[in-house]
Amino acid sequence: MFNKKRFMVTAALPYANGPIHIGHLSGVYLSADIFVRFLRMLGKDVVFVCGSDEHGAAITIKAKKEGLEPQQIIDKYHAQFEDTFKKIGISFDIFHRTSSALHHETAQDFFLKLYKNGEFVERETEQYFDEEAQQFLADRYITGTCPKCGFENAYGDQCEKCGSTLNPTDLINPRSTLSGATPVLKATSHWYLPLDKYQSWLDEWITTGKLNGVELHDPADWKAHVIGQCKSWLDGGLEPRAMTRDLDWGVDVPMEIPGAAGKKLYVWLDAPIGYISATKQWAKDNNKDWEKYWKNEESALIHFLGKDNIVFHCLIFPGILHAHGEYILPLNVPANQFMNLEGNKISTSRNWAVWVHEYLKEMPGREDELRYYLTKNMPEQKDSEFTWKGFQEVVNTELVNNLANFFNRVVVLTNKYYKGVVPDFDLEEGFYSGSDADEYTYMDSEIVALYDMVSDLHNHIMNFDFRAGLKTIMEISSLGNQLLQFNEPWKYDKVEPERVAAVMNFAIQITAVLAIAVRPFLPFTSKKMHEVLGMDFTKENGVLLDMMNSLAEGEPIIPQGHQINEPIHLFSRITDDLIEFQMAKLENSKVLETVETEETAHKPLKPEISYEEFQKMDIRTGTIISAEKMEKADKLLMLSVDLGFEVRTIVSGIAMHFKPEEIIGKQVTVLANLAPRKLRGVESKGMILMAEDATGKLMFINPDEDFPTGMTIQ
RNA sequence: GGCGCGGUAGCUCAGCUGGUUAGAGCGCAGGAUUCAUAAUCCUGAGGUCGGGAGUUCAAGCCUCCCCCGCGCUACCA
Repeated sequence: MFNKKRFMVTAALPYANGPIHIGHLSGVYLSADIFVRFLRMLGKDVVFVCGSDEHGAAITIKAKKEGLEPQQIIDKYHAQFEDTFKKIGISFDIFHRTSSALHHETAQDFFLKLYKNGEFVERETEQYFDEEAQQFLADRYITGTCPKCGFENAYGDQCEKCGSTLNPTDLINPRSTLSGATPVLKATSHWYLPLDKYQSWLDEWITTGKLNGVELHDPADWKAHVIGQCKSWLDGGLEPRAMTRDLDWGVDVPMEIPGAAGKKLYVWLDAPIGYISATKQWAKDNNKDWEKYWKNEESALIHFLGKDNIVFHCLIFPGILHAHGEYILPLNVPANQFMNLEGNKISTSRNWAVWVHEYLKEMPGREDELRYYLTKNMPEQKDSEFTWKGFQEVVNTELVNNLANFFNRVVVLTNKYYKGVVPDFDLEEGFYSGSDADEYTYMDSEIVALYDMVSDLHNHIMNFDFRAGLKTIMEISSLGNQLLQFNEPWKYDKVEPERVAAVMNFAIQITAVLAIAVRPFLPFTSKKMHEVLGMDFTKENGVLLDMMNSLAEGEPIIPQGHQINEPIHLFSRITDDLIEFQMAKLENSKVLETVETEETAHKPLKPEISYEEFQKMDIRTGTIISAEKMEKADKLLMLSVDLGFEVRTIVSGIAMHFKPEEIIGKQVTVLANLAPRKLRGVESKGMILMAEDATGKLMFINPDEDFPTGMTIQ
């Protein structure tokens, strides 16, 4: 599969409304960066693109909240992204942005082509419309009460309190954020991509790797959870997806299309085409041909992203690319899962995160330490965990004690015994192998053994198994420590100088191999190692390939007679106070969060209503006479409630809070004249009134003494 | 409720198409060593592989049921 001529590598575009955190890094950008650096070091032709995703309602809302223009928001985050990625060593060939003219043009051309191909289905739907502001409302512009948790300021697409995904029509008491008015449903038409029509070829492509019988990739190379999630969607049947929206901040639907006025491209067509426009810009800047990378079968397209983006990149975007007709499909989509932080999910809105730009300031010069720990704990197959204690321990034991220590030992001894000159030695001179204290061995066979380890490393990376690759590197470093330990140069340097020269020469070769092999993972450290060893760091292209070729021939990496420099410490120990500072900072964000929930606990009053409107409600006391769990519904209980004059069936969403048996006989308050509604096939007549506290806990509202059922409440 | 991915030593995780006494790193205990940032090296203790049943000469790996975590999805007044 890696016989491809060139590689097109993308990393998911970060959304320009918040900073980058460690989850983004370990999930997307680090794996992509390591992979790309490896390809370059193998001499491959590769382009690595990314950019800011700068459109959508969330950005305009944030701008409004902060009293800024959307442009100011995206400029701020775009600059911050560039800075953060650069400082942590993510080596994009270009970091572009979707607000650029080139992107708008590219996305519009793409849309137009699909339109002309007749791929779209135009559909009319009912969307919320603000009559005062005279415009359709994006999901984010509608707030209302969350039907799941009762939070009053949920957005039309998501409730930020309970995290559930919503439709605007799910909201109770919807309000327009623009004018505060209650929006009305109004017909609007949009262009849909008929994924249902692509179902059969997408299914074949995902499950067999073949398109029209031609094998494009081997599904065995794809991660299980990626294929699993795609199959889950395919089995459920794909549905047409809207490619446009009534937005005001985004790429215009091309004017030549009738009905385009006021419509923008939706994120499905906007963001991923950002990969293409980024490549175009890169080609322009570097005098290259972008189309070779996207439209040629000898190119491999690889998408790096988090698991939230799997379906998008494995079904929708391929659907778009294929519908266009000229583009290749991704060869692999090595999506990662999520990284948790100290036992909890990382959450931007709850400020439960380690922000990379803050880390860079608070832990200056420790970029590679973060890269190392995030790679070691990369959520490759399942969710993983970041803890500050773990970070400290791993840095101190593996980077300081193992890698930096070995490097230091070799450099110090070389300076001490040979004034920093790589010693000459007799190839016939044997020594104890680093892999086995009892095995007497020789330089050439040890070099080949080293080649095998580097070869393992190479294979792991090509399988997107970065954790295993990193582990292999540490094994090489351990091998170095063992080599010194078994041969004890400090003991024999006067007694058996010939043997010590052979050992030290080989130890220096190991440091050289490490200096190169570590480069994709720890670029800053690699540079330091190159400098101390007097190796040239400027060239990246092909250096790993060259090294592997030398090793395979049994040849050393650094020739005898080469002068190395004075030792430096590659890493320093992370002290307890640094960790305590970070832990305390996290604890503080927890406190801040509870303060915020308390504030939001004072929910804003709903709009005033008239006495007549109140009078319309018929509220009665009642008694629950039976209760049972609804089949196939987690949250619903089916209740029989005695209202005195009749017994009603009421379905209530309280199953998460109460067990059926414990509420039988309970007195309750019922809104009795609510229009009936069918829930999971059962008609519910009325609603049980509940009180809710700030934590979402529910409590029945009932008379404080026994009171006859069926009494009215006014 | 449905679907997907996971549940392996105290912690973080490996275990290929089922095959001998289930592995690594950290931590822990004992020992060796001093070139090195009290680093290194060796040895050892520690697991009914989420629970139960089944298929098989043989199961951590296959089948079925159940429990737990994460995600998607349904229900949500």
